Amino acid sequence: MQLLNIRQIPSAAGPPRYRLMMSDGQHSWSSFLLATQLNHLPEDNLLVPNCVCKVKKTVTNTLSDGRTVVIVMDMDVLQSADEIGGKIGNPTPYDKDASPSKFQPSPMKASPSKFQPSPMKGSPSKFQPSPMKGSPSKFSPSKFSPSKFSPSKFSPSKAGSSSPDSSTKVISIAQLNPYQSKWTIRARVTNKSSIRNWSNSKGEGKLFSFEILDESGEIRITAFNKEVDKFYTLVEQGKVYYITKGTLKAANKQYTTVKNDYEMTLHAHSSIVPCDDGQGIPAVHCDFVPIAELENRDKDAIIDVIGVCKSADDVSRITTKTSREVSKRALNLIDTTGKEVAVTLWGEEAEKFDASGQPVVAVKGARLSDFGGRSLSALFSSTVMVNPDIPEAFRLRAWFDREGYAANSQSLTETRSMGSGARMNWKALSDIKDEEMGHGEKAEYFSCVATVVYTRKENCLYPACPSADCNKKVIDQNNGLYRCEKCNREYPNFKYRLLLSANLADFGDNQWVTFFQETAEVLLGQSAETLGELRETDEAAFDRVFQEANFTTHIFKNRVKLETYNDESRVKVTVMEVQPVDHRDYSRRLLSNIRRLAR
DNA sequence: CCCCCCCC
Repeated sequence: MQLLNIRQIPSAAGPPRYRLMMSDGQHSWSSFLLATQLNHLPEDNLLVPNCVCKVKKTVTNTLSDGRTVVIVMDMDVLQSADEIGGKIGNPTPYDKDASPSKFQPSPMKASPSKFQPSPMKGSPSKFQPSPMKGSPSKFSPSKFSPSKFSPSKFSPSKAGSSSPDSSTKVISIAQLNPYQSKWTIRARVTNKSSIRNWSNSKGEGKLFSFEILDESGEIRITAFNKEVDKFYTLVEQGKVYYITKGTLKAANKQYTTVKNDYEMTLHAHSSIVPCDDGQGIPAVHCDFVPIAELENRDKDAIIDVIGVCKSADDVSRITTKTSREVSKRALNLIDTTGKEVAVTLWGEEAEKFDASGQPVVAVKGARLSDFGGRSLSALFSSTVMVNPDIPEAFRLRAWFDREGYAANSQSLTETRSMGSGARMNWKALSDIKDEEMGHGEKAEYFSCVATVVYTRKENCLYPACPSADCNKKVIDQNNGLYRCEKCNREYPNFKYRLLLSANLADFGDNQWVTFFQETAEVLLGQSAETLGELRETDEAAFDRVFQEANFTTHIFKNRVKLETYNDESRVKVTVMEVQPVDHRDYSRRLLSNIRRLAR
């Protein structure tokens, strides 16, 4: 169609609304309204009179006075106004009463009253195709038989304040839009949140949200305050409901992974009615990734996983970076690949989880983390299902009870309690030379158990730039100021940083290594700041710190790399982590060495 | 009208 005219209509609130006069070359008609998500078209001067458009999606509303408005939901501008240069043909104003045949190709659509069948009346015509589309709805009566909306199963008396006359056609989730309010959808609850309270400058309140699914798509629904009281217990995960009179608004994609441009808010007149017959409404679909396969997936991937909960941590409380307290609990899931992975649950989900009986646990939409190698975290958008009623769960149960329970499985997730043993690259210090470690292009990492035999306390502290992320050594200007060459600034103060050389020894060799700030603080058991103070005020105490660190034994995780300065190469070993030795780490390391010697 | 996805 060709756009003949466009004007902004007065609107009290919200974004501007544009009314369009369109022409098909024979007729013109001015009761088109642009959906607000297309406002960029006129605002970018793309939709200007004379341009030719492909109208791709519309909805038709009949106003209370009987007038018809067509809302343009999606359109492309095919040819610009400049390209066209003028009005095409000589269209006359369209009068729908004068030429009914034009827009009513099918006898099905003969009378407007038939377009608004009520489910209570058992009318077969559930889905009203848009007249502008001129094509039948993809929802054929055969697919959605009237019996599924039988009066006995959908009682108007339950539908809030709505009278049978205002009852609405059952449409699919994909057809929901902010421009039509008389509809009913029938969908399954796939994810229900707990009740959450909020308090901010705009006020406070409570809310919960849930996601629903039908064969056409999904949408998120939120209930606030009174609607929480009204609907929270009614809405159950996995069940099918008729829902009417929610308010549609554009979804903020920033906050949701639900695939819908809109989201729904419930209000005083909304109704949610259980539907006993969920036939034809899909259940939650999961694409389970075998646990062993998680090793090959990218960090932050959102995946579905299922496994037997072989063990679970006790629930614990942690404090987040933003000082919020939250409960967490990690589960260890195992599947038939023989691999395990840790999955962390949060909040109420962590508190209420019952690991007794080693249930099958499925998590839809967990996020893959690289913590401890590979681990998973449940998100607010995740669905955790305990002993779900699905074939995968039955298979896993049978496998675990028959043989899986005894499997000598390995976890993809290293934890503190296992001493990070599974994927440690244990070495003896002599291996550094024997295996020419770090001679390749990339640095190598290894772990060892070793004893500190010497620490070079001289020059272990240096005055560093006091600005937050700059650790550059400052130059004493001898006038009370310290100059940082990196920041190109002078400061009245500095902070102490540690750069400690030490010699480590084990049963076969010794090795000079470097500890930077954090690892040196762990080794010495003192902060750089304290050490700086001690050195200035109490040299004996300063010396004692080093004496106490001497001849202590730890697990050291190290980085090794061959470095070359002016034709001279030497292997540089940097300590990345200092950990206490426990007997399991020690045995593991011994075993690793024994196996290696046996080869 | 919320919008938090965290911790080791």
